[in-house]
Amino acid sequence: MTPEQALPRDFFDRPTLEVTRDLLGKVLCREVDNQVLRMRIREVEAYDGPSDKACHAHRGKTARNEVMFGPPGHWYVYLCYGMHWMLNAVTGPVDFPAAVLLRGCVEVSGPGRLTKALGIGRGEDRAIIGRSSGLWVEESGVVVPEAAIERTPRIGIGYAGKEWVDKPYRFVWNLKPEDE
DNA sequence: TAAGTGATCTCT
DNA sequence: GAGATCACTTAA
Repeated sequence: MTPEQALPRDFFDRPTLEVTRDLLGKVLCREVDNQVLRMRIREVEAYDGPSDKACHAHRGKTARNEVMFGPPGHWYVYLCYGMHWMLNAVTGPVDFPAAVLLRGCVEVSGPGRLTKALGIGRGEDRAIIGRSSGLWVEESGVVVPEAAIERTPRIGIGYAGKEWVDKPYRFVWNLKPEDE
């Protein structure tokens, strides 16, 4: 047996940028009908707190983003553009709204396609990140070297102020061809 | 490059 | 209740 182990809540109970960076190379796991799908996380974005104008929570708590204000280690899933589900992992302490958007994996790129491939939707919103919800993250044993991590501004948030649009909160794991 | 799509938020 | 907006994808 490989050391497959679901990441504990403590993993998400840290500064958002640390969690974001550390999620690269981890394994996103989805269990449906006794089948477990595993995909290596390749692209993530941080949405860090009420002052981050790109974060849904920067205008305060609403019915939709409420889960981000709760404890870490939960999923925040919402529908965007009427057809795409976005998958986020809630980080940080209670009352500090922050999350990491999972934008892509080695096997699937694009946040909307990722959730479609894994059959994620409304049912996973607010669920616990763990085997009990059928959607969790595992340690992979792979260490992503700093040199392989590219940091860029986030995608699709042009409405946020310039200060936030420019923040390099997007992390991409640049795979070598032999890793594919 | 533009349209599709519908929940959600911010006004009336 | 109405209108604008949106952390995207796909087909041209």
